[in-house]
Amino acid sequence: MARRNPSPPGTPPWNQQVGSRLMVWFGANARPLPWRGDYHPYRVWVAETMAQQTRMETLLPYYRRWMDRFPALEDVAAATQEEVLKLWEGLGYYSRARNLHKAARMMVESGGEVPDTWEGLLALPGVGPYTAGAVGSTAFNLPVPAVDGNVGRVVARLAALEEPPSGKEGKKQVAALAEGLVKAAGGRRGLSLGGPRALNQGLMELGSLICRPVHPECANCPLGLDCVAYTRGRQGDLPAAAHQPKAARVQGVMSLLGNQGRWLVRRRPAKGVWGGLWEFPWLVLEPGESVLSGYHRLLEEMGLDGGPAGFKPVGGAGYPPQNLGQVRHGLTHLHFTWDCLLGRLDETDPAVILAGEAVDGPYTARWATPDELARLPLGRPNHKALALLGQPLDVDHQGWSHHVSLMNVQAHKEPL
DNA sequence: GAAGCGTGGGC
DNA sequence: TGCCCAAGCTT
Repeated sequence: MARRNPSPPGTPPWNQQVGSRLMVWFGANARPLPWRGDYHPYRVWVAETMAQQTRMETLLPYYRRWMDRFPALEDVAAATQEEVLKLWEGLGYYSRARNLHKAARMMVESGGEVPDTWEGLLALPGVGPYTAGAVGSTAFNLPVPAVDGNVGRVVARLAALEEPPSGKEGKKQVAALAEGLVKAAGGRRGLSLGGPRALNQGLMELGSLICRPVHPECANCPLGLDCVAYTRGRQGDLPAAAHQPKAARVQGVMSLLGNQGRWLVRRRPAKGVWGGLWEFPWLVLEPGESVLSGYHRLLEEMGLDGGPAGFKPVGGAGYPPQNLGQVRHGLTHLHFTWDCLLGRLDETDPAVILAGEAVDGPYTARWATPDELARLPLGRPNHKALALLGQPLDVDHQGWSHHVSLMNVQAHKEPL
């Protein structure tokens, strides 16, 4: 009868046995991901960056589009940030795209290659300990650990760690165990089974397919008899969960402002939420402030309510905008609800660019025709707002495209 | 060290 | 609906 692994977790025999079983399992069960095969460093680096805090199924279409447009490092470096962000549109955590772009330019400046050392990788913007380990081991077979959420969970169960792997102490214990495993896989015996590349990906693949956060499939796990949590029947309550604060509620007003067939959009600052993306102007309501008051405060803040730019609402400041309805959008720590108002502005040539300090060019706001709007990178809430207009919006390989003029659409809700 | 940073799927 | 959380990094 099979028995539990007699060697304690972390010891050399345990590292050898667990590593071997893991790599054999990975060889037979690895999903055919696009960068598996040649494991080209550029492709692995892009994939690992997209994979940060993101499910594999979510990123796959983005990855294919990216490689279609940017087959090599030089193609990314030569692109504008706006085009990079457009390809990233909808994937979230946009600093990843900004850093990818920046790092591509750095690499092209310094020889045109992805660094093949852990230190060299770690020096790139957007590359932290996990990504340096993942690219180092996956692309170059370096014996370095790559601890992500999957690995933390798998190792915490294997060794029945009581500390949450996200905490300080747990992180240390997980890192030590992961390092022992990958170093053993870097030896002669491990390399014959795939080495660090197979070991690290195997840990993650196992966490993703078998050792899932809830309902782990322990009966089919190649490490069942190595797993202390399983042999103690504790796979359901390990690893310990870390507490998450509740998302705060934010109430805002968003303005869809039209003028002579164009929409007013502004570019967000280079850093922070939706950094570098474009958006319909909005603000957060003050406590007790009405939607309509917030709308006029927004116009005033942008100098539109008869202000310096010369724009004012059609019919005057008292003319009611039309209520399109609400857009709700949750972030991890914030939950937005916007009332979306459709307004018309008049009396000035829409070619005028609104004043403001430049972030990445000579503007902070501009007018965009529907075609131009479709080429600008926008965050999710803006697409939800556009959907309120009742447009048939299709997604093609470039993102959103608009088949009819948005400006011709009549709002169908009641005026405020 | 903690908070900020997106989005979508599952339950 | 609301809540959890996913191949993390930066400040």
